This record gives sequence, structure tokens and C-alpha cells, in this order.
Amino acid sequence: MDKDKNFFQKVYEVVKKIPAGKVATYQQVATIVSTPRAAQAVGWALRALSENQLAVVPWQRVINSKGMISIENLKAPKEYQAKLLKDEGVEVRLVENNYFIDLKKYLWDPHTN
DNA sequence: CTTATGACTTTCA
DNA sequence: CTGAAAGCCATAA
Repeated sequence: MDKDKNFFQKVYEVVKKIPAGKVATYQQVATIVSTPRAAQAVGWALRALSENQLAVVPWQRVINSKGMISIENLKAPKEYQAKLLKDEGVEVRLVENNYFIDLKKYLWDPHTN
């Protein structure tokens, strides 16, 4: 088990480390678990989240490099994710029916974990 | 083992 | 600057 935890598990643990009121990009999580190019794979991991995992993994704090929520295609509405972030104190602004977050202010710094 | 898909990112036109 | 295409990583079939 200590050999190579599943990529998913690693992603989940990293995401769980994200403090409330902060957000992380796929690229950042991907860099921690594997390589910066694995951002797509991170998205894949979060897509495969089970309802049980949704309760323990703050997937709402993970967004793309532009600080925008691209979750429109999933069953979870963007408004729901935005609501969760707002509840954590993250300022989310709605532009062109897309939710944007100020990465300069709310981007998580894994070094200061 | 090869092909296809994706909650992404970067580059080319 | 805006829009489209390719690329990289991991998983599923």
C-alpha cells in the first residue's frame, strides 16, 4: 500500500489538504501527485468521485488554471459549487454565466500547508 | 496491448 | 484578441 497509492487516492488526499477559504488549480494538484501535465487526470479523478467521497473531498475548491468553474457538464450545478465556496468565504463572481475566483487572493499555497 | 474519453493546458492560425 | 487543434496523463473498454 505504501508502494504507489492509486492516483485517485493521492489526488483526494491533496484536495483534502486544501484549507477552507482557499482554492487550488488542477495543475497544482497534478504537480503534487504526479506532473503538471496530469491536470486532465486530476479532473478525471474528481469526476470519478463517489457520493461518499464528495462528502470528505472538497472538490469544489479545485478549479482550472483560469480560476473558472468548468463543471457545467456534470450533474453538480456550477451554482452549487459557487455556493459552497461562498460559504467558505471565497469571493466568487459570475461572469458570462461562468463562475470566476480571484486566484491572486484565494489560491492555495501548498508550501504553507 | 490498442483505442477512446475527459471537471485540463498550451500553442497555432 | 478569439477560436480551433494538439498534447500530456490516467482510466476504462
